[in-house]
Amino acid sequence: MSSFRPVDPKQSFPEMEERIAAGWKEGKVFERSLQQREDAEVWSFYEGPPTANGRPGSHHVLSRVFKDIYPRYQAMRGYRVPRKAGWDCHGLPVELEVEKQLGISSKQEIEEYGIEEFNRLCRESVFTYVEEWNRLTERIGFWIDLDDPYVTMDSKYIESVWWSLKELHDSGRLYEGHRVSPYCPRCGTTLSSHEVAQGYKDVVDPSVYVRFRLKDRDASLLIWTTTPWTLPGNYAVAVDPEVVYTEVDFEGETLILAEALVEKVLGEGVSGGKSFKGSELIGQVYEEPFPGMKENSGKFVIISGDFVTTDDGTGLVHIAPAFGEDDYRVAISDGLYDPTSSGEDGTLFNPVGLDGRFDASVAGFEGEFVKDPEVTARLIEHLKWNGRLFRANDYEHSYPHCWRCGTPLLYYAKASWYIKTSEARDRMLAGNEKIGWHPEHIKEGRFGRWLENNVDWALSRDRYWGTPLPIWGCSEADCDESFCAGSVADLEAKAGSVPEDLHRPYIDDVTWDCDCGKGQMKRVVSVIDTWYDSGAMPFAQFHYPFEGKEEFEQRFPADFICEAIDQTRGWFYTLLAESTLLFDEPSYRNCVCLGLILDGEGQKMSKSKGNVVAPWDVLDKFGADAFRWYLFTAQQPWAGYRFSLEAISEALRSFLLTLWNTYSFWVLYANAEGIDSSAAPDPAAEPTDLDRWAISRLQATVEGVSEKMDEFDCTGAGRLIAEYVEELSNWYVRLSRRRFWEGDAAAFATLRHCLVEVAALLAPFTPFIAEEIHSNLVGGADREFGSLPDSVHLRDFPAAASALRDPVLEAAMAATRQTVELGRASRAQAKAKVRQPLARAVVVATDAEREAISSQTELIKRELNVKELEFVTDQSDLVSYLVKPNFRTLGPRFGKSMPQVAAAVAALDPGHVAEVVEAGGEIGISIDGKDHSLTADDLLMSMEPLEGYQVEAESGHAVALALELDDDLIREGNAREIVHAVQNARKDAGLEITDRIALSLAGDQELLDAAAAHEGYVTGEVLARTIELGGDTAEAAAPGTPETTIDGKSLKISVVRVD
RNA sequence: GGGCGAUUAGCUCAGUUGGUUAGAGCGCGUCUCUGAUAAGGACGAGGUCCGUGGUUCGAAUCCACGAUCGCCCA
Repeated sequence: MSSFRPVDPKQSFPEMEERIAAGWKEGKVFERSLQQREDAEVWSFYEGPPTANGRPGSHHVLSRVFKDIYPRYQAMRGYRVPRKAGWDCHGLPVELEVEKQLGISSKQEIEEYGIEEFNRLCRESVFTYVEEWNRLTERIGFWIDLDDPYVTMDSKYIESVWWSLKELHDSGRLYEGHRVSPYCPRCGTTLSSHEVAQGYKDVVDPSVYVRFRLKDRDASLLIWTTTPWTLPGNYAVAVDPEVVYTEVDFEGETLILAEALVEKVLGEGVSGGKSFKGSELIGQVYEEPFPGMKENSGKFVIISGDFVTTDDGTGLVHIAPAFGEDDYRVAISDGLYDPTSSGEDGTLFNPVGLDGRFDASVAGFEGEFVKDPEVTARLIEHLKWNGRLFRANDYEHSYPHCWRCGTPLLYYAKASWYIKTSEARDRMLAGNEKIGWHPEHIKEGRFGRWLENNVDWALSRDRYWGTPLPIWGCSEADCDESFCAGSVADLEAKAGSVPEDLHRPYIDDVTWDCDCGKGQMKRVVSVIDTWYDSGAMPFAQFHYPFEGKEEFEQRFPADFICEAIDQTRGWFYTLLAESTLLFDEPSYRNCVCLGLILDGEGQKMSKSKGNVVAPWDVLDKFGADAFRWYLFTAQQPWAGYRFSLEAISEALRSFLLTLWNTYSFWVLYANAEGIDSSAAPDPAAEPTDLDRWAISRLQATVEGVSEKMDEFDCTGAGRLIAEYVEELSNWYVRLSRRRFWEGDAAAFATLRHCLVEVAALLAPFTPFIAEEIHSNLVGGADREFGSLPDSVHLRDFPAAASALRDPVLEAAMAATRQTVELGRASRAQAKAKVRQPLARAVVVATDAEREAISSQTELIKRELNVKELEFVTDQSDLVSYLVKPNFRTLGPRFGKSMPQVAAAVAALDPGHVAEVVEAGGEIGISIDGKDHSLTADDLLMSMEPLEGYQVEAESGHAVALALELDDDLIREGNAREIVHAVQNARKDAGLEITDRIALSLAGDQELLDAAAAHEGYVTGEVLARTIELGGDTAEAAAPGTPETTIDGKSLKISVVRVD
């Protein structure tokens, strides 16, 4: 015989959770949960790797608990769900952190400091906070294998990445081109958009209008630019084919520009001449715009550009592919330049060196810095001498500068390696169709749109801390020899030995003599975009294809991934792009997107605003379950959160505490009753309707929760559980309290079963409290689980037993609840206390409801404290009928005639309709001279109480109370008041609920008479062994006993504990 | 500038394929119940469902335009 661990109603959840987490660790529960499913089908989860060089915040808790709940659920459903952790190690953010630490800020300084040492610091920095990450992960109950994570900087991981790059390289899908980006010629660095945003300054630049003379006739294109230094790099002029252009005769020459801009450029009153669409200009050629070039790109043709506007300029845009992103893109799409070609078109003409100075091709300007104001003046002078300059002004605008050194940035094409993702666009779109997005609109919306506009992936980065691009080329300019390493062995075969650490600078030392006999094979210095690393995790985490083939195949594609919504263009994309290119299939089947965590005012959390809610504050104060429950159920996760400590506290109060109290109630009485934790339920225990109702509602809840969880809707699922717990606590337990005091075996068995199943439903949501409840209710104080699992996380998810569903009973109980609510409202209106019994309640309900309600007569009588329950029949004086059309059924049938139908129904005699409908008959109405018949479904019948009764009514259903009292009722009411007062006295005396007492009452004779009349009731309720009434006994037994009053009558109560 | 999403009570959120009286919780006020409960119950105050137009017999729901906020990109 063993009991249950007593439950502290004031339990500290954080404390309990830490104890349970320790128990899991000691009992290897996570490991065992995996082992017991070893032979089961895999349900695959991919962990998107975080970087541990910063402290984890509340948004990390969000993603980590969502990454936890679905794998836990599927594991309980019987799948094997391996959960391998991962860490993202490379990238600019890591480098910037180290730069900050060293107090340096440029590539030059990094190289002076030494790449070897710099990268060593990066390697360390990556795991600065890994301990805190691991601690948090365990504390929030995120079950993932932290002992064997994949680490993107490991040589094995890098080798897998190399393998994939070689696959792409060998099929021509990895190619070298250029990338136009903001570039600081002094620091020799490309700047990220974040850095660019920091460096905008208002400056004065020239605003230059230049003539581009047409070759075949005497007219000039008028071009506007604020960067005359880019003119030597001109390839073409872009127009909008739909915009109207015009030829203007102006001061003796013919100029071509957009008609809409004539007055703005040439002055008011000037009007255009012959007008035509831009498409007519396309294909025409013009003379070299910057005369005197020693060599040039030699195209000078008019092309179409989708970025041309008539907001400013002339509607004709000078195209220098080396100096503008749009320019570069349009040059490729128009065939002026083909980065994948080895012919003449394959070379991008760029007359400016990496130092920002003109090269020898620009005669007279060689070695000059392009943004030098003096040089600019000379450029303009040069254009003027050659008759090209139309006008030059000053132009004040905001222009980006290097945030470190203040040098104006150049948009500049640098050699860069690309992956030809555009070729796979249609296949990626097809793959996207197969992905289950949550929310759904991501598929066609944000992600789909992004895929449709796919451009080739610029892969290389001229940085230090990253996976090195495994491409070697000959140092001899004339030699085309190149080599892509697909493995360490490949490279060893070429170079002899390869360092263990594949990072820079060691890998840069791997060289060998080229077969051409003249040059040396050297690595292209770039590293790759760190996003490629994480996108490679489906295969690289297993060192595929060198090892882990079986694991890779079993787990590819993932059934589930989950990250914040900003990953649509990050990880969600790189995963899809890489798996489509390499395996022709998307690498995930379902994706849950998470929104942002904002503060309580809807502001973004940031350190500078000081509104950050640190996860540990929440965990220490309210616990992990409360945090998890809030995140799962507050709202759909992609909507974002307005997050505050108050919000968590409410989740705790309204849900976890309700559950806890129900559980603590059960344990309290089970122990008082001496229930044996290891004994089977008493088969003789006869369940009541209420028991069967609780079990039936449990099945409905289980069914609903499983459905929602299968659809990745834990918010909906959690709300169903909350609703059930509320019903259990505030309906089942409240109405069943007496049965627990009396040791009713069916009640104990029912509530125990419901709580254990709720714990199982909650296991994926709130794993700690679920474990606590399950372990005590199943295992008892001795933790003897018999043949059952010793952890809720080792059992199967509940399955709904449809045989235990009773929809009729559920409907009856719903009607009963409503009846009770109406009755209580009625009492409140009449100011008739519930303790005062009343002779009867009269329920107004239609026949169907009446049947349901009358099945629960006893329950309602007890709840409303009335002696009789009566139903009002038709023709009663108490109610009138109401009949309304059912728009749902009639709308589709009558359409436009609905207003007439509604009028016809309103004109019916409700009493008559009720009679006919109850008899199963039909009602005829006439619309536009045609007869139609309406059935019971088409009409909504209800009853309404007539004036003059103390009734409460809601949606055609009402309860009236008989308020007149006779002496019996008054005595009984007084007896209940006395019980209430004695219970308070017991409480004040600090007695345990099971203590027996000797009771003495003295005071008002009427009260004493009531106690005498109901002596059995009074002594039973307050556990009195003896009772003495009258005289001064109360005073004598307990001198100084305070006097209480009931309805103005005084009463003295003495309670004395007896054994 | 482009794409995507959001806007419902003081606050946080529900609201089914369009169906006629738009709900819940918290908070507030009044009352009440209580030997499981930091709880429960009743009543009340609180809503131009962001705005304008349209479709429809009927719109919080569908469409168009606009406003505000957010995210991503330029």
